[in-house]
Amino acid sequence: MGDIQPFLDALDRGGYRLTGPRRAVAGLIAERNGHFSAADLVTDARHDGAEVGRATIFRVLELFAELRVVERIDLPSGAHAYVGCAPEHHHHVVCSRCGRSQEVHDLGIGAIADEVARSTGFHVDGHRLELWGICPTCLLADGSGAPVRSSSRLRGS
Amino acid sequence: MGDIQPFLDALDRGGYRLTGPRRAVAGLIAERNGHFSAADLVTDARHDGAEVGRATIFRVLELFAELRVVERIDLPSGAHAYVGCAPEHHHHVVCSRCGRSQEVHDLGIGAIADEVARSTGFHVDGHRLELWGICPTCLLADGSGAPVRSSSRLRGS
DNA sequence: ATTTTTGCAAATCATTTGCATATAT
DNA sequence: ATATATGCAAATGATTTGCAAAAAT
Repeated sequence: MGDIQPFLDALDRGGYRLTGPRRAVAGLIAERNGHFSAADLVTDARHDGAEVGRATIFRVLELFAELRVVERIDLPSGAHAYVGCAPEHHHHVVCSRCGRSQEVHDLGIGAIADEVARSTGFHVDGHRLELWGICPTCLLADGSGAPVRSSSRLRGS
Repeated sequence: MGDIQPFLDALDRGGYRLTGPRRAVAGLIAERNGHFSAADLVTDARHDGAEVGRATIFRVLELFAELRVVERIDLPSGAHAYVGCAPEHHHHVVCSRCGRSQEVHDLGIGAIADEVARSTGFHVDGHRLELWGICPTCLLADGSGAPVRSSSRLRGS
């Protein structure tokens, strides 16, 4: 469903070779519309009959993260996961029920970072905001047993 | 140097038993003034001759996290780490050089979360802001290597 | 032709679990 | 006394690595 092009462009832009396995992983990511773990992709690949080894999946994921077309996030449970995304700086809201995620662009976090820098004396050079909740679709579907990927105790406000 | 009391209070408040190993782990955490990994504590314990098994350290850490006197954070490298802290909701700025961390209280993030909720339709029920940078001490010490006690691996970037 | 990538299997870490024993209430 | 907590060692899981073979430029 998603487009593979952004991934290919990123590889090209970074001067990396456009290989079969990389196309395959890009495809697997594009097929998903929520977060996923490296293990998920390994399973998907095996299922789709794609010829991609586990190690390669980890390597491609790392590469894509470096190219910013994939972001490594953390679920409320503390587990690691990834989401495909546009390469500009941004953050995500991820649904605790179905895993769907959506990008959210800077809404004043930069100002907060500045404020923190001023009040603590730190030279703040990076930040990450993770937001969790229930997506519109799940809110509608409500009680019905919608697919859940990982739910655990939620942290935060 | 840190105080053990807050940890003991938390245990009491939660109705958990005040055991030797728990005191020991609280002590190890209090001795640190930056983030640490579970493995760090295992090492510290062995070094200090404290009688605490690895499994227990993980269990106590999980318990403290649940009691909110410890927070599980993620380093820029993606590695998991913990920091001891006050039980109210807050966030941390962590120094990429020495690992020292400082709490920062809500500076308008709640408003941002509301804004995100309104614009995406998500029912936002949790968030976490992680800020990374260089702490005042390291800024002064600058290039010279005079950091605090180093925590496991602090892979750069 | 050369350099980069892959796959595999083995190696590393991190974290968890079962279960008998020890301990705090 | 009794429910909880601990230790150990083995079991899981996740991620990484060495290296020869395969593919992209």
